[in-house]
Amino acid sequence: MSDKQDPIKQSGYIIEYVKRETALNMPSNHYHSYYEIYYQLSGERYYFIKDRSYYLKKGDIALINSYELHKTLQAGGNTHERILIYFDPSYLKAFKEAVDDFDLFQCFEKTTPVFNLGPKEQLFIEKLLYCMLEEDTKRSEGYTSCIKVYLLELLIFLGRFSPEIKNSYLEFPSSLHKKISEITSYINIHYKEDLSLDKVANLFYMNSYYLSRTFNEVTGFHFTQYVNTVRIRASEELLQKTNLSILEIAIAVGYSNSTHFGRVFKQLLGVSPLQYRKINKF
DNA sequence: GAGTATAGGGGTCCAGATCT
DNA sequence: AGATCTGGACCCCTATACTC
Repeated sequence: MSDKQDPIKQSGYIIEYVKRETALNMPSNHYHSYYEIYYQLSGERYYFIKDRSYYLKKGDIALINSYELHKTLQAGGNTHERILIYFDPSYLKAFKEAVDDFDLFQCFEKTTPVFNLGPKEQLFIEKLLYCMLEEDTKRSEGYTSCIKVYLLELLIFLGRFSPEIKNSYLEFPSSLHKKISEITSYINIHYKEDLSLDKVANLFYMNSYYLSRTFNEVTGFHFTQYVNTVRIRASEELLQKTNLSILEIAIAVGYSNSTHFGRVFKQLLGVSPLQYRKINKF
């Protein structure tokens, strides 16, 4: 997605109310450079984040760090409502420089990215979110500053609140979720090695067909899709921060040749590795 | 929960084109 | 000239429907 087409690059943020499975005006990537705040208003969803899935119900909030792998999945009934905020790390730059006694983004670094808010906190958060939605819809004079102030208040609240997280979210919905989580953790560590479905299935004493199916059910990703996404995310960093050749980077992230690496890269990000490097090199 | 069959897609290799 | 990208061909792996 080019900057001209990317609404977050243009305005610095997106806030949207979503009911059921309406099409989202959001990045299609399963990771992005933006921070994401996901608040569940009603219904239930599974949210796969980094290496495990979380069960979200009313009053739950998920905080997605930049470049964190994530995907929502259906859980139970179809109807659900949520409010989503995406914002670029530079969006609150002026505030971040002015606020010297508090790390505004600390809520994205907690042990668990999901936690439940009590009734009092839910009221507070929902009021803030609806104010932001209203400002974004009406777009009266000064609305951008207003939204920034609301977001600032939200981040400080979440930063203060998160240390009191209950560990109920560290429990797995089922033993299968636990096993798939172990497998995704393994992939996150060993993505540089040769990773086939069979090899991983054998390693975790599972039938490969069964793993293929359950992996998709739990994570929302197909096995190879997940491995490729982890690898391409790693390659982005190498393209930005090193002078390694495309072939060296392909090998470094687990591909045996640059042809296949280039294809997967373009499939996921829309540009070739070299073009990406030109645009994003630090 | 687990196994089987199979169509389709992914991965690999190579050659030629294009870019730097 | 070397690095990178693209396209084609082929083989095998993966996803999935079906079944027990």
